Amino acid sequence: MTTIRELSRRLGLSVSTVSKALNGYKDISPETRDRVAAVAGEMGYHPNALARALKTNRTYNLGVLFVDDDLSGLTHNYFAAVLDSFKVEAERGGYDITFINHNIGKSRMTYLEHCRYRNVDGVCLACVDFGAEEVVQLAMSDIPLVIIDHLFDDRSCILSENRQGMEMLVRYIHGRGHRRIAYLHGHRSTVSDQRVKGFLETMAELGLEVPEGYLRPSPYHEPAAAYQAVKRVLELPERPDCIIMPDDYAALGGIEALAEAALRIPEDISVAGYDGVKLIGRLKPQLTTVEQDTLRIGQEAARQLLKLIEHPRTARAEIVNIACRLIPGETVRDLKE
Amino acid sequence: MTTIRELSRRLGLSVSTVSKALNGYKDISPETRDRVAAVAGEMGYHPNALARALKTNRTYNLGVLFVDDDLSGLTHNYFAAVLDSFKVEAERGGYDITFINHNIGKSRMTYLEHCRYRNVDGVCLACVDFGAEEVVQLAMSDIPLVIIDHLFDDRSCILSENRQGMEMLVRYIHGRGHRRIAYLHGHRSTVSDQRVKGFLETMAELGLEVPEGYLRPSPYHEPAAAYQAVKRVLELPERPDCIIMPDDYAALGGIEALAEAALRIPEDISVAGYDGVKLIGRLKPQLTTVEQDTLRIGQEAARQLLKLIEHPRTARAEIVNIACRLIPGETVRDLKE
DNA sequence: ACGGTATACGAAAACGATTTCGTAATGGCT
DNA sequence: AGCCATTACGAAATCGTTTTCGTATACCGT
Repeated sequence: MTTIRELSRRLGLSVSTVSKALNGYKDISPETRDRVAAVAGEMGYHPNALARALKTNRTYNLGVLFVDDDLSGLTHNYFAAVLDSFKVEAERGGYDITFINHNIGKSRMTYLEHCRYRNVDGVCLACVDFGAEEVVQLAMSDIPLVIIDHLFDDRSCILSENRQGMEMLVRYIHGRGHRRIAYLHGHRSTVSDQRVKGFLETMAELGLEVPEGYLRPSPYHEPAAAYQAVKRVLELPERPDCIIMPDDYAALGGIEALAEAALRIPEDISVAGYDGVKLIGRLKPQLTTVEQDTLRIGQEAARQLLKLIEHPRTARAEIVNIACRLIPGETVRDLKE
Repeated sequence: MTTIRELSRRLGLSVSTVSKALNGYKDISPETRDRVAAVAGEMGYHPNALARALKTNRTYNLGVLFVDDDLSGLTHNYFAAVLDSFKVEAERGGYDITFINHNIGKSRMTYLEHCRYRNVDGVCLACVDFGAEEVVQLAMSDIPLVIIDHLFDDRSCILSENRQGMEMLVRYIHGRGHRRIAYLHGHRSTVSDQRVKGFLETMAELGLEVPEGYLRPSPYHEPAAAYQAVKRVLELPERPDCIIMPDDYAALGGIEALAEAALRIPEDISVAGYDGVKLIGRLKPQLTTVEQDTLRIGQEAARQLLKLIEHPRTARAEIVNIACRLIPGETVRDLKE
């Protein structure tokens, strides 16, 4: 590693002068500035991030925290897509990203402690459980922060329009002639609350009833649970003619249960998912679902966060809503034909 | 942030003594050691990672580099699963992970420069294109390194047994009575080479011919390409009775082409994938495929890397083979029935 | 009583940068 | 000629640690 000292020696200048030349201070003559730049490039000099960060309190590192359980966050399609987009935008701004955890190897620490320990410039909280004390502690700290899919006082939040998405979906299903619509909502969270709200309100607006047992919980991303839940729903006195699954992935389990009951989709019963997972969109029959704009969610999260970091005086917390899109698919039958 | 200096003041000890007490030096009396530990805990003190790293040259940070193209690495199922496992094991050892890139925001740098800039303790190269000069430069550097799915001189490598996996698959297909087997192999890489080798050798051992056009490239993870490739294969004078797709995901495109040709799976034609993507395993009919042990691959990669980092004298580069597993599924018909 | 060891601690120099402040040289103005 | 700005640079402190080396104290044996 070539250090700034070697560079200064080679140039016959002091360390301070070289540093200032590199950082665009204006009390350096244009000639030396150029000379420094030239030799620096030639020697492949890059300032040591650690030393610089120690002095400036800027690491150009962002912390990312997601899914509280250790149940494979990266293999979760929605989160992976959001993270990927977030990463691209962060890197564009010169930031690297690091995962926040409570390191088990050395001394265990809270999320907040980990952030301080690593001196991250900002944090992105995605898909995390705000029931956890540690998460709230972090969210209330003085670290620049952006939150995805959850509202928190005085914090920038990126919200996928879950209420509207669900409304769109229900109206679409209703428009195709369905009246008995069941909804397996995921475990409690801001996201679920919004979707359930959208479901109930829209059903009411449309003058549709939601019979006992038509609204039932079934955790996200768990096909096995959806499988069981669908079994239960099928035992109801009056079978729904359409079931909305917690998400696309869980839908696979639900669909399995329907197949076992010898119900054809969509001839005998209709089905819808949520998320718009690319892979599942390729299946036959193509799943009716609501696609979340993961690209914009991640991108907007990064932009908001960088804004907070780089303009701490002027930037204010902001709430950004990201629209979603209905994908009609083929699993909701048109009953009016 | 409470620093070691505040801690020392509070204790009435010198900074050096506190540091030594915390780091287990043995020229500190047991009583002060305990006292320091107590107050440190009480004040929530954690040493600043930057300052420590600057002095010790150990950041407890690992670099991860993957997929050279910016085509969404995290949304690639196989890689995401491997990374997830790598991350868990690394964190267990007290390491955080950071993605390596060539930052576009600030000055563009090579992968190697980025690693030096961030002072990572080690690097994991996963699923990268060794045709790229920068990657080779990094692989030849003096940084502790582990490589997944590629062989490189004097480097620790974790290899999924692609040759054997393909052999298993071909033998299974052959065992079910198939003779005309086509293989759409992914773009050139160590992985492809091994699989193609396994395919050709096994076909030869079984005394099976590989007619013109039966072995054809179609990039990984691209259903659209597989769709086209299958169309081509179907135009051949003699249609294969089984097609092995580049991977599970690409298989979806291939299957679509077969559906369009009104070919039923597996009644009219058989199909196999590769990878064992969880999500796809839930489809009907269940795809016949070879599951790669992503858990062990990531875990072993982390272990090897930590070994190299923590025992630089004694540890040697090692090659670890990870077995894979055939998943029979339902898409390869038994012709002997 | 005296030299020699342990024992337990502290002073100070790093690590590699940034940044404040001081200052030599230059030039312009009266 | 003398004064004042301005320009261009350097010395040194600093960020928060670790680590080497010194040293005061106590203890021990003779």
